[in-house]
Amino acid sequence: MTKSASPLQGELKKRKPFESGPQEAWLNLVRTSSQLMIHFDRLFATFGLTSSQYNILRILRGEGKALPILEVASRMVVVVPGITGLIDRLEKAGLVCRERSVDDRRVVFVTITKPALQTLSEIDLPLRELHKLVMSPLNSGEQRQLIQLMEKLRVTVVE
Amino acid sequence: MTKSASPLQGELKKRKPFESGPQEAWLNLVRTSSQLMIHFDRLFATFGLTSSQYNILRILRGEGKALPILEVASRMVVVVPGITGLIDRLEKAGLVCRERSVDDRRVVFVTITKPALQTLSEIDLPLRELHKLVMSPLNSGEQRQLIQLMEKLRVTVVE
DNA sequence: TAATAATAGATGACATGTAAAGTGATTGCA
DNA sequence: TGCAATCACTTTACATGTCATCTATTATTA
Repeated sequence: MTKSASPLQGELKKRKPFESGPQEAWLNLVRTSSQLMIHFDRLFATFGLTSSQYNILRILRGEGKALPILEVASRMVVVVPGITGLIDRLEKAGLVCRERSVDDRRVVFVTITKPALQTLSEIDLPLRELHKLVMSPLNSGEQRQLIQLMEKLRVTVVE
Repeated sequence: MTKSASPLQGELKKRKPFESGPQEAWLNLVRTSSQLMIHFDRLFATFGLTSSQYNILRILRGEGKALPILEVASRMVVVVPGITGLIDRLEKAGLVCRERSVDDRRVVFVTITKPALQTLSEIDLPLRELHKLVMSPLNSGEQRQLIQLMEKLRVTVVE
């Protein structure tokens, strides 16, 4: 990645300047997020995982016990119908197990397997390093500033 | 119980606090971007468009003349193979035209159609309003701050 | 208790994003 | 000139995400 001579307008080859400050702020946010995400996707890919798959496994490890599928879904961006296929592929890869609940036979519990825990533990360090790397252009005060700005933005997400 | 945990920690039902500042900053960025994006997707959907489709059309309108497909692709996040199908669907919907170059028969030019220009003009105002709305939690100084942080982040050198 | 609603999840159809390999056209260079 | 490399896509295959709809199971309630 190289530094662009001029900011986002140049990167996007926009011929006209931004129509408004809010627009420029928004486009900067989206573009930055998606560009940096590429690096994380690449890291997960070296372990044979996608971001979504890693996310599910991390949720399961964090919980430490079996979770109903919908509970997993609720902690992700993914919508319900999508989670089914995701779990399907993880199960086929031997990274999670499905188990139907005895109490309520509608519920399907998901558990993380030992191999998956092993993989996650291998990812931990490089992932932490990557977090540090992508955020390294900001000093810790700026990172704190960023977090505050993001929290303000999310507050009004209610429709 | 001393201090309340970070907002994002609660949103994600994370049981442990963030391992690091960079991680918290990164997750805040990604989550905010993806949550706010939903509103834009919804707006485009009311005009029968996806974000990617709108993006292509906006690029074509901004340029004001036909562009080679790869030139369009280079201004988007989307990778080359994906652009083909996108243009396919836009063409089928009568929003763009394909035209093979006479000079270099490998090149395919894309032009925006009148109906598409009409649709774009209808989107302009509500889109501008939405930009203002989602950014309204930040005053203009904070928006400027956000832009600067994002620009710093995108300068990151990876390999 | 029978009818109905609500819940958990699966399925199918489609749009999008990525990678890898293929196709036809053009260019560089011996 | 001739042929290999390059270019501009296209095709194929698959993962993901969304929507609408379906099934099985459990809860409600008239």
